[in-house]
Amino acid sequence: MTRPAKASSYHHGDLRRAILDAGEAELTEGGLAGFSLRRVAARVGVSHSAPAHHFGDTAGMIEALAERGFHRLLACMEARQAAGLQTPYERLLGSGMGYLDFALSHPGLFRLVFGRPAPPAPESGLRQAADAAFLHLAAAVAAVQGGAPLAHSGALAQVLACWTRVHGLAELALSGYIPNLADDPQSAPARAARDALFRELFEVHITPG
Amino acid sequence: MTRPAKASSYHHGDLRRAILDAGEAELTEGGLAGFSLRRVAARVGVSHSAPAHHFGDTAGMIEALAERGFHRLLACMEARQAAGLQTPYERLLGSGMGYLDFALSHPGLFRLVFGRPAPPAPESGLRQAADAAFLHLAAAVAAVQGGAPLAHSGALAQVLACWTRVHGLAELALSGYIPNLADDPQSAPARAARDALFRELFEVHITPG
DNA sequence: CTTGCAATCTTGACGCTGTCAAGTTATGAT
DNA sequence: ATCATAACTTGACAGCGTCAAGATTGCAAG
Repeated sequence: MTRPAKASSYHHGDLRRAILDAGEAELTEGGLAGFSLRRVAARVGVSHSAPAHHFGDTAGMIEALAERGFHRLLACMEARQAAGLQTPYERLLGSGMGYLDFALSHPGLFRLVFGRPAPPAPESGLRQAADAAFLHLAAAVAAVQGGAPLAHSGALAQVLACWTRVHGLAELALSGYIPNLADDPQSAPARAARDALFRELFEVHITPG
Repeated sequence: MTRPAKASSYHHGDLRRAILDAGEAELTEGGLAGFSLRRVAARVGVSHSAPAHHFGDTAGMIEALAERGFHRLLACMEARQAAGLQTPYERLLGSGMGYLDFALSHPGLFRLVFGRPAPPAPESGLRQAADAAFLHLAAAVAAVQGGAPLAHSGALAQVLACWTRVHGLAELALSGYIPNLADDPQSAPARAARDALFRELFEVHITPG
């Protein structure tokens, strides 16, 4: 049980969380390329090796940030799914729009989360966070089909189809390949345009003839 | 007119190309995260600042590698499209499979290419290489629909739908989120499994009811 | 042939980075 | 009150990108 917010010079009290907050801010400002443990430490106002003390090394801190990222992703999907209309299909689309919200409003964190190998350790917090996000999507797809999540073999393909579509759109939008989709991502009209394009691309069926 | 392959210690002769080759190899082995100009130089056997002399700085070298990447991507798509069956739809699927071939067999280069902002300068070689790859895809989609590339407004949506689907699958496969799709990507059975999954995900239509 | 110029590549230095070992300070249980 | 332990700092080291300056070579003009 760590006491929060002690004010003494030593024993910050909630330094781990403060460092993660600073790391997320650094990620937002400079992206993963220019990420530096020392700048994170300087932003919090602690010594240059305080981050390594809490996370082991750079990889450890990146992993902790990735776990946060999965939680934020899930929160974005749930928020938009709840705000969606009442049909399961509209709720599935809402989850996809939440996925896009997360990607466009936290580009650095999104790239950090998905630019690294999928978490393998079954009991790790990172893995659990990733699984929770995946299961959210699987449940949304299953609801459209009126069954339990991943009931039959074809169900996995349906989930993967949804996931790859929204993920591909998110990645290409982040890099600027989809015109006017990465500008001012928080604004209401930008979000509306994003939603409309996602719905259109999600439903398009390329006919073999 | 640069003379190729002079053997003197100074004036390597084709050092720019040699450095790019080494950079691509470093990318394959260590990914973009651990990329280092000094290791590239050491691999070629030249001084530590020779790369910067040719490319200005790290960003310049990354950009040159990205241009190479777009060319390789286009080559992969063309190779598989040509090997496809004769219907336009099968040729479109072939391009997508070539896209996946490139991503899975050059993970570092693929991530480098699409993990950076889309090239804005219209006359740059990088931009031209990117446009060529995009136009290849647009033409393949147009062929399915029996028209000229990007003839009507809905055509762009169709191209984006294809692009986001194959790109999302590539990204998620690279990170290991799609089971058994990133292992031994060069082997024939792996490629067959990849092709089958891509075809399935590409064609799946999520029904709103 | 040789002279001078420009391109090519090297050398050395600077500050910034991650990591590690050792030291300092506060916490909480005994 | 004491003391083990956790939290954090300090100092050092090698590797990194970048820049200025120097060394070497090819090439064209005279």
